[in-house]
Amino acid sequence: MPSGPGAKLTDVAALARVSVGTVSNVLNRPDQVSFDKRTRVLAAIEELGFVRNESARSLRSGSTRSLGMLVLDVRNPFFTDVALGAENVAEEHKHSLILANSAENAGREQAYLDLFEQQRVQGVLITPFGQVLQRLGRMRERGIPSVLVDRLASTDQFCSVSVDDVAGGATAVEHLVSVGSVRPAFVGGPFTLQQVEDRYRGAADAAARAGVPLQLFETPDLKFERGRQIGDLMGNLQPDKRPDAVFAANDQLALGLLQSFAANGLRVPEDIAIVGFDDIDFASQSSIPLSSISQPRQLIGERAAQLLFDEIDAETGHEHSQVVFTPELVARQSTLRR
Amino acid sequence: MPSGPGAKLTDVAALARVSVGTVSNVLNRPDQVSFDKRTRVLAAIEELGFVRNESARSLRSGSTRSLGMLVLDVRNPFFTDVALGAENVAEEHKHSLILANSAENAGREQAYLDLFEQQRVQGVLITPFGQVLQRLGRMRERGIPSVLVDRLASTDQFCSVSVDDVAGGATAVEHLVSVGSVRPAFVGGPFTLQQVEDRYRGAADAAARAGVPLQLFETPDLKFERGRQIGDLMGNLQPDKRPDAVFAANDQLALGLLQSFAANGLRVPEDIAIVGFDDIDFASQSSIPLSSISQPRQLIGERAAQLLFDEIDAETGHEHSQVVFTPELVARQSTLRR
DNA sequence: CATTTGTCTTGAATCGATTCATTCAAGAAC
DNA sequence: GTTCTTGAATGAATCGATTCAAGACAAATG
Repeated sequence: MPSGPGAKLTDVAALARVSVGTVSNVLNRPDQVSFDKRTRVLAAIEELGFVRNESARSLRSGSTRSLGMLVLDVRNPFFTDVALGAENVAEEHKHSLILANSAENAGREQAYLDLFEQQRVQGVLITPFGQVLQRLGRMRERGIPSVLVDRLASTDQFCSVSVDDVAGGATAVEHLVSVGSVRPAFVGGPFTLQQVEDRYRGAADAAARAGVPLQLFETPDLKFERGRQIGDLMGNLQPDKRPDAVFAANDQLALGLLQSFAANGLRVPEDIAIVGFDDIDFASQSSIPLSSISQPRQLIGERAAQLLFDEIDAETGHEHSQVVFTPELVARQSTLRR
Repeated sequence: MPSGPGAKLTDVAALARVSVGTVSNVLNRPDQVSFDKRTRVLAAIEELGFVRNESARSLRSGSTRSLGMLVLDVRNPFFTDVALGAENVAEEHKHSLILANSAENAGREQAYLDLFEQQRVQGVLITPFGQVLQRLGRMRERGIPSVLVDRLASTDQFCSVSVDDVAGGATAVEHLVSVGSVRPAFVGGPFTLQQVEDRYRGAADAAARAGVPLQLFETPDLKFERGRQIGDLMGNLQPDKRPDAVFAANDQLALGLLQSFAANGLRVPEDIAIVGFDDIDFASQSSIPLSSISQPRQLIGERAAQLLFDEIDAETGHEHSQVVFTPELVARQSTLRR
């Protein structure tokens, strides 16, 4: 029965009657070792239950096999999907992904970046919350590059993968108009969030082009509860003053609206149509399936990780690039009369 | 402008004109260092942008500051909440949590356990998927203890934190009966999942006690789509043969039922009441808020992490314990006529 | 003044795997 | 028979922070 702290590489070497170098080769370059020594070493590893010490490995070799990923909210399905995509790519490169949650808290964000630096991760995928671009720049100089996720890099100092929120906002309102809306509304906020700002701008532009007004209901955040509040507020409006369609800045808000309308006896989409943004799983799983603007979530994570590895592997002359996906409308019952 | 691979501890020592031991003390036992040397060292650290190399630290000290957590599905909000609870406790202990996703795949599960061993994590929180108990036992002998999460340890070899699914199932059916159901049904499967088995058993017992039959609709998995299928199937039954209430083995199924019923013109709860299990956020955010059996998700993660640290810190004589939470009913509109 | 006590400092040894210059063996070429 | 070439194997040096026995120094004690 094995016990105690595990065997080390020298023990394996001793048992297999080879040098430590050979054991290391079996681990890292097995094809450079003759068949019989290789089998002897593998047998010894098996017998001793040897597990290589990653700390020692990366200390000596100077490189870890891990990426750090810092998201705004692990509880948000959008980010877990993005993380999944990134993880798949990391796995292909035999790296592991350390997922951390800044929880929209600048202190935690800094703390996790500290951690990533200490762990000497090979690179960082991040949806920044606080003012971290400078710091990320310094980290790059020290050999830890990063890619911005779900954010367009405003400088050409970084790679980034994002979604064209302006186009998404326009698509949403165009769709509402095309299904007959003449009094559409936008629900969302705060406008300090770039994405809210962009989605609204796209929506406003599209409304202007279509020659319809766009009512604005600003919210302090993007949570479900706000959607319900705004919904209740709309329910109390005169039917002829009430919007006949709503574009919600994200699906959480849209679900809140939907619940409120159901409770207040407003029919969706007959009395009021709704389109959300993100197309989270629950959008399609709502009682009245929710139309939404869909982002290629896993793909975002995959591309981001690919760009990161590109920069990591580039000996020199890596060109930063900005990948911008165009989100797509998924029309469902909340905007389509059956 | 700093650049290149960062400064190391000896550089700091040289710049601050102290020994490496003193720098190490500033980092780890700052109160044992005199004021002026401490400030000199801190200034040097600042100036050089020194970041301690975690690999070297843990190689020498023999201990990492991290836990591994292996869940069945990061996309499931249940697990992210549990992880959040665990992370909070880990943070209190100045440890970081490495979150990994076995995705209900035995191969990935093993691979991540390999990784955790190589990284020499201090302990593992795991919701096992494959046959890993033996391996976990071996890992404990080598100094890496583990706690089972959302699983009752069948032996006293492990600590575990779980939920009393039998009680939960009973509560669900008792509630349905109390709101007037005389033809309740259970939807869920496969019964190879312990939790499905337990929830059904509790439900069946409660039904028997109440003197009502319990119809069974078995599903091959617990996904939304299955719920919708079963819902469509129920919708086609004669009204007098159709269940008047459903207990779904989880919320995803319940949401599927809800959508199907809405599409087929069945009123919830008037024609058919629904209660789910897990009380995920989206249960309360559905158009018709879903009654559900609620598990203290974050608390599960917290307790699990606490038990793990207890075992890690125990020099000797740690007593394994099984924590079992009793889940609670959260009654909402899907079972309560307004 | 000598001695003891306690507080800071010091720096060589150490953790365990990888690296790489060097050695070795065996077959090929001359 | 000698020299080259090639592929395998070797093992001492190394990565960077921590440890801890030993030393330095100042203050307190007798």
